[in-house]
Amino acid sequence: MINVKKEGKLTIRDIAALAGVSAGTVSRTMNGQAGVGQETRQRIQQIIEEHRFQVDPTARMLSTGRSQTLAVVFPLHASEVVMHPIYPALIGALGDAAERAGYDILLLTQSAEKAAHVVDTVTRRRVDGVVLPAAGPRDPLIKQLTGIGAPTVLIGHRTNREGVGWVDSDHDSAAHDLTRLMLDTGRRELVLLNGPAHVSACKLRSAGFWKCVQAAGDAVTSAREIRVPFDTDAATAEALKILGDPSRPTGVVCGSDTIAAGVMDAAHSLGLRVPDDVAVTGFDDRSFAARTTPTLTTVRMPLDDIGRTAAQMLFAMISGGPAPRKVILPTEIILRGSTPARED
Amino acid sequence: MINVKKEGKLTIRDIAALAGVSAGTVSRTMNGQAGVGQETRQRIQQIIEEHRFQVDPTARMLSTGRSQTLAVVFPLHASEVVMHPIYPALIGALGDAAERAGYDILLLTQSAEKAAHVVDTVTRRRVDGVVLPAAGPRDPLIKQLTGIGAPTVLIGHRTNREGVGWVDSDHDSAAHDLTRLMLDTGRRELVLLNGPAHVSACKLRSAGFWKCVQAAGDAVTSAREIRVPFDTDAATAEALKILGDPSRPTGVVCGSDTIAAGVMDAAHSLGLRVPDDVAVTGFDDRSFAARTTPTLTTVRMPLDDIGRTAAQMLFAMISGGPAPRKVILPTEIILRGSTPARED
DNA sequence: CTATACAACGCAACCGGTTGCGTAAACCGG
DNA sequence: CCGGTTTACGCAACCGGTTGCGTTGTATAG
Repeated sequence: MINVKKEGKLTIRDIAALAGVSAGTVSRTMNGQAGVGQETRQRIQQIIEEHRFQVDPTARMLSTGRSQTLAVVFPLHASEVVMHPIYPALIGALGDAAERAGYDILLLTQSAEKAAHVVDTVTRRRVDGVVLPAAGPRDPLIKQLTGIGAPTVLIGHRTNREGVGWVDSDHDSAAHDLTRLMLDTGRRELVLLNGPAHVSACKLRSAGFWKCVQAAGDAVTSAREIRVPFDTDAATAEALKILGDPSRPTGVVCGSDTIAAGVMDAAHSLGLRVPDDVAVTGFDDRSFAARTTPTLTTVRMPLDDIGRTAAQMLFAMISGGPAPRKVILPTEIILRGSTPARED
Repeated sequence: MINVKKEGKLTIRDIAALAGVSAGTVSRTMNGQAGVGQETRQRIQQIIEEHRFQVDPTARMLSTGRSQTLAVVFPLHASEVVMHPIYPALIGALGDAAERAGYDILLLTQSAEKAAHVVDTVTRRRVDGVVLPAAGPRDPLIKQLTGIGAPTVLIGHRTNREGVGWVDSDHDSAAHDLTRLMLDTGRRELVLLNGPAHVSACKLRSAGFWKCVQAAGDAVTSAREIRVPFDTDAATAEALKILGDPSRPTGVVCGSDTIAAGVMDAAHSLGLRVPDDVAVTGFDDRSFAARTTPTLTTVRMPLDDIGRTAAQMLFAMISGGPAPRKVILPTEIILRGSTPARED
């Protein structure tokens, strides 16, 4: 019969015994606390190293109350939000940063509008910090989380609420630069076909667009902004009206790739050429942006940076240290076929 | 209302005191164990209900060794795998199912090829079960996880390895049905432009394709299979050769939407009409599939079902109960413009 | 050469449930 | 009415670290 040796996990007391000290001393050593002699400390660390000893996070959690865990909340309702393909990259970067810092990340699903389960789990699991990658700035969950003292950071939304940090892309500058691109390539009749007004990113994009238009002065003949849902069909319908008009724009800056796709559909069905008759830009660099006809000039979000920054912000908040609580990260314009080449 | 001593969390001993019993009895009551009188049990449950008492999972974990936690592993290398947009939906369904069963899910990122950190975290955190949504059937991580006795299920890959379950889509039938669709709409010269041979899904799709061709007998004039990477440009190059030949196929079944996109590009540049001159189908129903010209007929995976099934399979494995360990779920064909309408 | 201050470390009581074991009371057939 | 079970429950020892406090031993001041 095969002798199955129960490899008993070593406990802190085993290490203590090997080192000829008490468990408390080992604990202090591992946590870098004072009260341990120099050579004793070295001997203990040596033994820990040799035996590959690792603290049991559960036991530690029970006595300290800290879990070395971050949570990220997935809203299951609003599936159109979650299905947005930015999430895998975002979460990957977040997880990577967390791992490096010795944290694990808990994936919470927020079903329906119920924040209760999330708050509940955060307290029960003693989660150290929470990332909300898909919550609006007015989401009641935020209040509840700060209410229980959980460090919280929003992604993609900005807020002035006390005690909550956020990291967002620079929508403002991105929209500004796209508009500038239109002007630089000779487009003087502009339309911003933006997403819904209640989406904060859209407000910022609006601001960037108008800032550029104002600064351009006579270089722009006409400019206006229209709101549509983030829906290709709705965008097509609206674009048919806009582009069917004799005073049609020669450049359309869109609030998302899905809207831009709708505009290009409309242009095609009206017999207009893109970008010759009308230039089009999107937002997000969705996968289909490289596959439209023509390919779509758009804006790519710095997802890796966002994830990493969110994690670091949380660590700072947890340790109470000073650190920026509001971060805006630069975006990248992806030049493709839906805009004319810039004249250099 | 009864005055609770320390404002804050009640412990099991507080409940015991209120009920006039010992902590052990409360514990037995909560876990449905025998050894508690009928009326005592009711009284205790009543009090638990009243005070909204909830067990501390950390403490329970420490003494039982079980964590009520599932882990899902994200490989960070092979970003093209993780970036595949099926993940958000998959993970959403998984999380939802886990939540309903009172489990939480831990998100592990597997950096580089290092399985060590994953195994490490699984043991340290006492994870009850692991989902591998992006691991090949030969991934060494599988061996290591089963080695430490962690219930493991694969998603999207099949294996005969002892002690590991899997759930996959019915690629075989899907490919068969697409091929059947080609034949039913009068396409007799077929090509399967499949993905790499080492991808198990591609093997299954190959099998389905050939099964249909064999069964069709004289209904098919020619049929062949070609392998390309999951890359639109590579697919375009290959498709230019295939479609440029005088004996070009009238139907091309593709191993992915990205490949199909490449084929349609090639067709357009050769002046061939889709689907009139050549019908094309994809796989996955990526977001851009609804936005190609023409829109792409493709196959949608049952992501919700897959997630839910994986969770349930893990629960069964954890409790040691009997349950199917190998599940194949049916897919759905999304009919769009790249194939002719079926003659009914 | 004492008195005082510290540094180094052991002890034991936590953290909040779980569980084996012991015991008193209730129940049973004879 | 009695011995033998069964049932209901309390007790206390865990699970594996952490930490306040008390006790040494030694360095420094007076």
